[in-house]
Amino acid sequence: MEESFHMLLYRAFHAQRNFLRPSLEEIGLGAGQPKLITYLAEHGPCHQQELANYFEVDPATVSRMIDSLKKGGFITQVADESSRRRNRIDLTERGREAASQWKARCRQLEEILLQGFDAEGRQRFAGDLRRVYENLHNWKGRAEHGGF
Amino acid sequence: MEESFHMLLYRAFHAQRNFLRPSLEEIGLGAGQPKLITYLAEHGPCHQQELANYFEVDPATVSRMIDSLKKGGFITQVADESSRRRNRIDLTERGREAASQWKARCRQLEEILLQGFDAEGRQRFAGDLRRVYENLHNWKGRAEHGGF
DNA sequence: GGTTTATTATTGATACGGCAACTATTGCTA
DNA sequence: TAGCAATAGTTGCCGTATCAATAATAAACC
Repeated sequence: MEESFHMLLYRAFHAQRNFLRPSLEEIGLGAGQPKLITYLAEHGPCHQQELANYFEVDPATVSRMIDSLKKGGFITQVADESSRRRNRIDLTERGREAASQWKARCRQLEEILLQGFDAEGRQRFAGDLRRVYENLHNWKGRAEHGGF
Repeated sequence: MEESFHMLLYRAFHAQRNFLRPSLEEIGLGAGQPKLITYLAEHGPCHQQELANYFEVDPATVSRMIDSLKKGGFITQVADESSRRRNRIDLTERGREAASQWKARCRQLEEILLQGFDAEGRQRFAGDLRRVYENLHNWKGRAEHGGF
């Protein structure tokens, strides 16, 4: 009765997203953007392709998010020195600030999210989530001709 | 370094979604639709409001998904006898079949997803996911004036 | 009974995300 | 070096999701 892991994951993720939604508007970010500026804040400047690969989203999606972030003054996008077809994406001061604000929200989220977990439980749960991701990710390479 | 639970959940969920994507087209469903027909298959006919509440999505979204599912011949939508403003949503034969196909895909997904988990580990992981959902869900009621 | 309030669903505006097609640049090879 | 393949990014089109406003019906209240 709707106890599939697919559904459990969906519900957990969806609750999280709904929970964070108000913070988005508060900071002035769109739905998919926080992960980009978080990545930039932690890994430094990079190209759009790197973002698309890392988050496994379409390059077109990255392109539009970059557009929007640029309009909002969170990032800069300049042609790379080494290759004119590449764009170097970097945070502005405002972007750095937004990333830090977002990080704070995520920490607050986590406090609520993990109520009732002891330290060991958190560790284990994190490991489980990583394993699930890796199981699917590794399979992906193996699966020729699309899926099953 | 990007080890936040928010990100872990995102990655797991996103990998799952990418994994299932090819099955969607195969069955002829849109991205948000499987959960609706799964619900209908397991709980029987219902009103749109019930779906919106259960999945915590906007009634407008349900309205449009219903539209699309109806066009695809997966469901029927008739005015309820007891109240003319309510619609009674029910599966067609084709819808039942699609729900069953989707369920099979989800089982296959689970086999891959849970590689390396023993029976106890699965149980525990499922419990963790449920707890996370409930933690967020229960908070929601408490939080007046939108979040933080 | 007639006015107000709440419920249920739809529509319009806007934004996100994927796929496919396209442009521009770079790298490779003959 | 000319021509072809690969890479990086953008744009068009479509489906999905939210919020706000609206329409239609039902329930509550005086």
